[in-house]
Amino acid sequence: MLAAERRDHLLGLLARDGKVVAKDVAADLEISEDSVRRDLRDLAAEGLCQRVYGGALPVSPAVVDYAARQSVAQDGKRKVASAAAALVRPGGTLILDGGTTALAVAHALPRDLACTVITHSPTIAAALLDHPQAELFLLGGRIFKHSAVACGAAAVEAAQNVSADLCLLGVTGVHPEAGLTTGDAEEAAMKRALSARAADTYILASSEKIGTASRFRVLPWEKTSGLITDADPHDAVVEQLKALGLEVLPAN
Amino acid sequence: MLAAERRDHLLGLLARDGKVVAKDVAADLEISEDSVRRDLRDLAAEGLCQRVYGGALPVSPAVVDYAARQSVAQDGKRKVASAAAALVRPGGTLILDGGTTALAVAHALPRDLACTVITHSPTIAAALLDHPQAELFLLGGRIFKHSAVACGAAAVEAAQNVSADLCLLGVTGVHPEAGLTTGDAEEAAMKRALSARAADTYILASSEKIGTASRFRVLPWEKTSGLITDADPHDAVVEQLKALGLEVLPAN
DNA sequence: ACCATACATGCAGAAACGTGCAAGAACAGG
DNA sequence: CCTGTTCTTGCACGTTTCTGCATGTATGGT
Repeated sequence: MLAAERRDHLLGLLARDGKVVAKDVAADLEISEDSVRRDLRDLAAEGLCQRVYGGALPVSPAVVDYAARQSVAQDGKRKVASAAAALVRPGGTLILDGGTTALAVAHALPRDLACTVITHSPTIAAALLDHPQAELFLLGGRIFKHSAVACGAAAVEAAQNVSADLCLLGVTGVHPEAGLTTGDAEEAAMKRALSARAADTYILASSEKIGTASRFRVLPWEKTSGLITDADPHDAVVEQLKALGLEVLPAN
Repeated sequence: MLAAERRDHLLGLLARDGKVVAKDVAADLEISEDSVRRDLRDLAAEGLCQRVYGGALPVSPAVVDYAARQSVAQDGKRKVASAAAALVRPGGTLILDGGTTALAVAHALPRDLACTVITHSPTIAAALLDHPQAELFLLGGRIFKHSAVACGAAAVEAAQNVSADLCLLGVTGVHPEAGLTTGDAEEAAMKRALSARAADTYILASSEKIGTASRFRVLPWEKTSGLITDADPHDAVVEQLKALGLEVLPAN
């Protein structure tokens, strides 16, 4: 790994996570903490980050505000996204749904991860353009403005021609009785079509989705491999879901 | 191995891997590290890469984007885009290419225009999401990072299933003898496929494209309805194009 | 106040770098 | 066809830069 590459990596971590912990990065990249510290010192000297005990923080107040807003309103989504991104294996193929949580997954994917991402969301595709190692495959079709994804017959048909290891689906409701639900019938059908093309399907559900239900059923529990949520593992609804035999992956 | 070949190889590695390590390339191509370093130094001097200790990195995408947005052509692209947007009739169907000029067209479309837009660019699609009256149809396929559009067999096949009144194509070169050209063979094929599905095809060419040529031919003049450009109507090259029978729409 | 951790500094080995030089290839002109 | 010139390439050498370790200091938590 080139020194300059490390610096970019650090800046990327700052932008994505809003912080850098020297020790973690050193362990992650398998270099000495000294090097990380030296890099952070240099970056701070250039005004690109703010050095703090243990690591560094972004310098831009705007970024901090953004990170703060994310951490308040969408901290759950970010946690879920990180946990979901960890499921993606290098060289693997991922079907990624549309929606804000899935977009967070796209942002949480390591920038240098070599994998194939299949999506029906132009937004997700655009977000992954700067992942040089990621192969992108776009499923076309009529765009539903409501959720900004390709749906309908053409999109479902396009989905028939792909296969993947993993499918990450966002839903708007996760309820023990109503199951996995979303607000639009076309979207629900599309999600089913995507799920059917992957060996494993995991559901992305930040805590506010747990215990709620929307109008249209997406999938029965049996068709899913698990649920990724930041909700309290001892939450009553979560316990119920576990009792149904659902694997619940905690996101923290 | 020719020197120019080496340079291409290095640029290819930069685009594919996002970095070049001098030592590795030297070992790989069985040439001295000195030669690699010399090449990298030359490329850096031309602004085609960023020299760092140990190798080289691509010019920062942020810088490229910034430069692209700031570029002298911005004004020209906006003019061309406005003129092109005026060709779109309410209720009509438009096939819109990818690229920065086409993106400018997307932004130039009246927000309340009721039309159908077909595109193979996730970026264009994302830009049109806030046009409530516009029907959007996305052509899927493998995404080519270079220009951020869907290309290849699947995309061409998807294009076979649509028809439109108008197709607006961006190109990188407009030359009286070389014709309409672009820098990638797959892209050229995709542009041909798009053009074939529309009754009329107009070429978007801001003035800096006029008189230049790239590697791959897109279309012969006969297959195009006209050229939209902000170049001086009395420019020598423009006059030549008119003499070939091409309709030239001025953009001001 | 104490301890663990993070930090800065100095140092040494290793790696990368730039420069000058010479051998060889490509080329133009006679 | 020969010769002189120019360009490229690889090597050698001295210099700079990077990196990890060791040492001593500073910081934050308990």
